[in-house]
Amino acid sequence: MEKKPELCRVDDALSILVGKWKPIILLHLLQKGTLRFSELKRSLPGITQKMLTNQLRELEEEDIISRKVYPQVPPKVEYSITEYGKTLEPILEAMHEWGTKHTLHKKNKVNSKASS
Amino acid sequence: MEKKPELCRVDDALSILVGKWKPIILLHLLQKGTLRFSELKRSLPGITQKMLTNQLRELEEEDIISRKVYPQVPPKVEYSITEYGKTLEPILEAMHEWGTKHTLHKKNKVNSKASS
DNA sequence: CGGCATCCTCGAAGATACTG
DNA sequence: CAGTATCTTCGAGGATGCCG
Repeated sequence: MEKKPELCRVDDALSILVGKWKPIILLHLLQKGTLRFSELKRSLPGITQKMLTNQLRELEEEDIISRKVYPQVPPKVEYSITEYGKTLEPILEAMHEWGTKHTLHKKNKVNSKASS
Repeated sequence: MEKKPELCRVDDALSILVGKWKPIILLHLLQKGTLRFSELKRSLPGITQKMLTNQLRELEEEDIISRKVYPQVPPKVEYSITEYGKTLEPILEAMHEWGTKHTLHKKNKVNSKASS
């Protein structure tokens, strides 16, 4: 089940953006630049430590974010977007914009049906 | 960029693009304009009828594609991108481009590791 | 030809508890 | 504080068969 290479590169981008929490993690990091694990967790109501760790590890694996450990007690770990990770910003931006319009689009559809 | 994460609509766009076959279906329809069910199926090696039907229905539900049934025997159904659906093209293209670069990025990473 | 109805698999996501 | 280590749930995706 292999698809035309020219066509399916989209899936690579998606595979990186598609974790339940990845987009919002990236948006937070893009906004703030650098965040500690606990700050990130506080910013994401409902996420578990395990999920946050997972998603961060996967993003780190792809060089989207970098992880800096301060060898001290109590532990301190900071996460930040890499230069490479910033290249994803246009996509996130485009999706955000589209998502916003889509919300309106759906609303209009409902309204036009209701008024018929 | 001073967006409130709570208002972030990125997930809406993702929820539409994230089906295992949706992006490639959309790319095919963007290229060809209109395709029959069987043509689409032939273009997607490995997809099952059920999945193709599912993905098409979901895209139709969001007004991304339109479905035209010709009442004849044997049945004929054509799918095409809606004008609205075309607004997704920039995102798909951005992802495709990024995905291509990302493949190179990963390759470089491997090479630099191998040469150390 | 273009579906729909079933059943099943398998991995992502979640809950919970423990630790350096 | 910032993680591992397990166990469980849940649903997307897949295989197969029947139908107008």
